[in-house]
Amino acid sequence: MNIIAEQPRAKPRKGRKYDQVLDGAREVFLLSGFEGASVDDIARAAGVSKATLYSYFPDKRLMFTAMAERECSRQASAALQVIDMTAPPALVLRQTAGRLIRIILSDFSQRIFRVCVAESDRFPELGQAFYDSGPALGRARIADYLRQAKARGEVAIEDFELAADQFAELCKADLWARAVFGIQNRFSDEEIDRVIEGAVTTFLARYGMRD
Amino acid sequence: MNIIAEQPRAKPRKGRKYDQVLDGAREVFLLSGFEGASVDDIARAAGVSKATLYSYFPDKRLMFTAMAERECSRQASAALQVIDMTAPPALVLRQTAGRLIRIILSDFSQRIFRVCVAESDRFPELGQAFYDSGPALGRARIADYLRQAKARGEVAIEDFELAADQFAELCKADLWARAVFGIQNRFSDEEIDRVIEGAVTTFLARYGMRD
DNA sequence: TCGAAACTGAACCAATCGGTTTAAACTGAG
DNA sequence: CTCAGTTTAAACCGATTGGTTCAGTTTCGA
Repeated sequence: MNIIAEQPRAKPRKGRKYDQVLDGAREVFLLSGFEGASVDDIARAAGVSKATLYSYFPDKRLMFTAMAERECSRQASAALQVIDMTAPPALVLRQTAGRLIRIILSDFSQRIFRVCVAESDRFPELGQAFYDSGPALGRARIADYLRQAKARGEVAIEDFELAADQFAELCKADLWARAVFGIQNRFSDEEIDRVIEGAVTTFLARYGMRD
Repeated sequence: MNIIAEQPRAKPRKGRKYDQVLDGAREVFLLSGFEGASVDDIARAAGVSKATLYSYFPDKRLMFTAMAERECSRQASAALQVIDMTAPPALVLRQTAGRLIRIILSDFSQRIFRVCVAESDRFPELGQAFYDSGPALGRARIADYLRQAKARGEVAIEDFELAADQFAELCKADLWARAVFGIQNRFSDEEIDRVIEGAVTTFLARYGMRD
């Protein structure tokens, strides 16, 4: 019906249910882990027959890695949050801390983290993929900003990577542990603000220029 | 043969192979997780028949929780490292950082952490047990020291729990992530010292008294 | 409207799972 | 030695696993 030529659709590979399958795989794998997930469950969750599943993926392992890769790259784009490279550190850090905490406390991040950690020796590439798309990427962004801030004389830093890692770690303080061990899953603004303020203040106490 | 009365031996419960069984359970569970571990594997690893296994534990789940509890309490005693409560912060922090890093980078801690995280929603008590025996216990110890240091006027801290958490987090910077995702498992003294010095310097920049 | 490709549901397979049973062998105190 | 309690190996159970097959239905571009 469309006069304009159909765009070739980036890699439908075989059929039209590819994403549907991966969605089902994500749901079950993130809930039960690799061994705990049964292929029948995945087919049911995907709303697809088992034969269709196996027409897309030769076996369960490849189903898992495909799903993990997709979720890691999604996480990567979520981590690519905009940083105003020209704003002063106190502002940028506070803002970045808030976003970072919101991410690491999210149900999604928790689940994919658990699976990646649990299966990282069954799937050696998996840990690397998560690391690259999450912590490493975030560190690079923060370090970039810190470099520019130093050029403006706003901070005094020698080891930018270490500083960026330290800031990210400061943002986790207790919150992350409580979440990942299932002790707490809702956090009040007060709890979060306490950690944010603590992280920013400590970080600037070390690296900030007294103005 | 012993004239002195036999001490009643704390809870041999049934037989003499209790520890042997738990050792086998640990080996397999920590390697493969709960679902990934087969009872036959555990029996083989324990050097014990499957019937014996089931004479100690009514099912696989209880076998797992018993093993997890034992390992958590072992971890707890490992965390109970001696802190010289009278020494100055720069010294104590450096020393504590070194020990803490050595612990969190150890193969044992990595494995039990993975299992606890992975199975913490299948076994809700598990996450709490790990948290209590590890992070929470360590924080309490550090906070205790910081309180005494403040009494001596060596540090300026209001929120001791937050400060302790921050210090512990600073010690992880990157090292821990690289280890837990299987990217790196041997760390040079230089890598570790860089993080230790960074943690101590940043922490004291915020909380230390200029003397 | 036609036909190939995609999809379905269910039956089916061998293997493995957690767990039980049994009859025989081992252990150690009295 | 005796005897009760432990331990053993192996056979066994029903359920579930990852994976295959196939005859039939749906989908959709030409």
